[in-house]
Amino acid sequence: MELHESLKKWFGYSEFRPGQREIIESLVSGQDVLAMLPTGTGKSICYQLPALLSDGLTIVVSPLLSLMLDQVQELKSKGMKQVAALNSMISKEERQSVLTHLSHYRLLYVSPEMLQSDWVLSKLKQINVRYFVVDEAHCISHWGKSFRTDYRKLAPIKRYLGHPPCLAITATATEEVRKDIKEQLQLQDESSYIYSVDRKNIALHIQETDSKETKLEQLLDYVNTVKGPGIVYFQSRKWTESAAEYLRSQGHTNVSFYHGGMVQEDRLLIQQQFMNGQLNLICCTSAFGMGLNKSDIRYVIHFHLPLDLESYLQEIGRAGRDGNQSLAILLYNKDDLGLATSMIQRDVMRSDQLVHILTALSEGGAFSPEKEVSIYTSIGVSESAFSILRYQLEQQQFVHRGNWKSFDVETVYSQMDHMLVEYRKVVERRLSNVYQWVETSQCKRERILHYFGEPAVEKPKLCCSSCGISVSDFELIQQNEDRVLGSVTDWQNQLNRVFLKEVGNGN
DNA sequence: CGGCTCTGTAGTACTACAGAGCCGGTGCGGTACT
Repeated sequence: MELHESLKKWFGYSEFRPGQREIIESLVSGQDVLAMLPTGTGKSICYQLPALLSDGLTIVVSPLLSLMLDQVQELKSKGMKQVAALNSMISKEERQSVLTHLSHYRLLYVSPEMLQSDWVLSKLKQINVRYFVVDEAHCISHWGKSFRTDYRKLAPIKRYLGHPPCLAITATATEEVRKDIKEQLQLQDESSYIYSVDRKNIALHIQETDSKETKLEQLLDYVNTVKGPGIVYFQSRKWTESAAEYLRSQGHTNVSFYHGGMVQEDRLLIQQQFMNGQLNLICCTSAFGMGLNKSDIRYVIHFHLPLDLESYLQEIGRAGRDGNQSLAILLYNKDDLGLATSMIQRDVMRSDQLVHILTALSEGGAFSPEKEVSIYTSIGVSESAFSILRYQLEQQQFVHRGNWKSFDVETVYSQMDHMLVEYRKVVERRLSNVYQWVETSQCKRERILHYFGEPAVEKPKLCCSSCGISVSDFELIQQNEDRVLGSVTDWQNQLNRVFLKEVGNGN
């Protein structure tokens, strides 16, 4: 069978993992596909293989520059040369070269923003676009609705490129998000392959603490007793730095921090060191982890309350991809809700701010990006909050690129205010779901699966704090696994250090 | 919510401290061209 042979030839696997074959076959037959596969089950093969077997170009919309870089490097290392990424990391000359030789490529990774360029689109229009893929498709719904609205402008592009078969693929999407993805991409008669988000080898532990200090002590305690590698998520950049410093002062030398405020080189370095085992623990914000291809992460700790359950599941899903027992710990303190609430509220502007901005824009004319920025920053509106509004105004044809039509403030105000009220309700509901989940005495696994529209499942032995697990159970299992796997793990770690390469198969 | 910075004022006449107010997270591209 051709697919099998190609799988072996290009990726070195003799068997498909669950879901891969079905997804590939549907896509190759020309259907649109919506796929949800758990993290670490080889999602990228689902489009890389069809792309390599096709006679045209596959466009892959990818959320991060580093992710594109990784994937291109990985494919090139496997001998696939017809692969490129088109983004701001490459020079203007390189970009030009890629665009003038598009027909030489099988796979082109792009950001949604890059697809807004007329130049890029006109070049893509001239060639045969075989498949249109949106990787990490939940971004359409999450980031697309706030600070990256270009994620919600993909359907017209797909149409412009002649409606190539479309694959939207993600690891975590509720029914509501999946519906949104379908609408946004205007998928037609699509095949859906939805697999459970349940990860049985990750035990869910939630622990309430009474203060910031005890939380920090608790964190140290876990880091001391549970064997890593591990990730600790925080809600602020400052916290990642001070916690890393604290842990280092307590004798954990191979700890570092990671957040979006760091320069790209440092971010790549830290990630690389974590991959290679030179770092054992990363204190980070939500900037860390997407596309992280490391199979032996043993625990993920949340030091602050996550803002929604999808993000939470994404983040804990980075643990245990090797199938070994892993642990997700959420340290929670009543004060955290205040921080979380304020963070989501800052994404939504107040009515007086809305009036101010609409008034400033209502005369119409050409506004430079700098001018727009100065309008909203002068009254303390975040970029994210502004982009939500701008997107709506764009949808209603009040603005195209930087050119604004004049409009009546009062009329537009009532529409936009209504829209913002609805948006606020949505984000508040998402946070309230997190809170209810944290507080419930019911099985955490069952409840989070319910949130994702999945029925109750057979519980693993180490299920969750409601079902009665303790971290000492986890330690015991770790020790037993070490006894069995000890020599293998050491040997793998040695190899990793020598080849600076992760052993294992991620996505 | 909590932590930081800014501002104002008392008294030490330039430092000290209180209270108000603000901010916290996720990322692309950037720019003209073709």
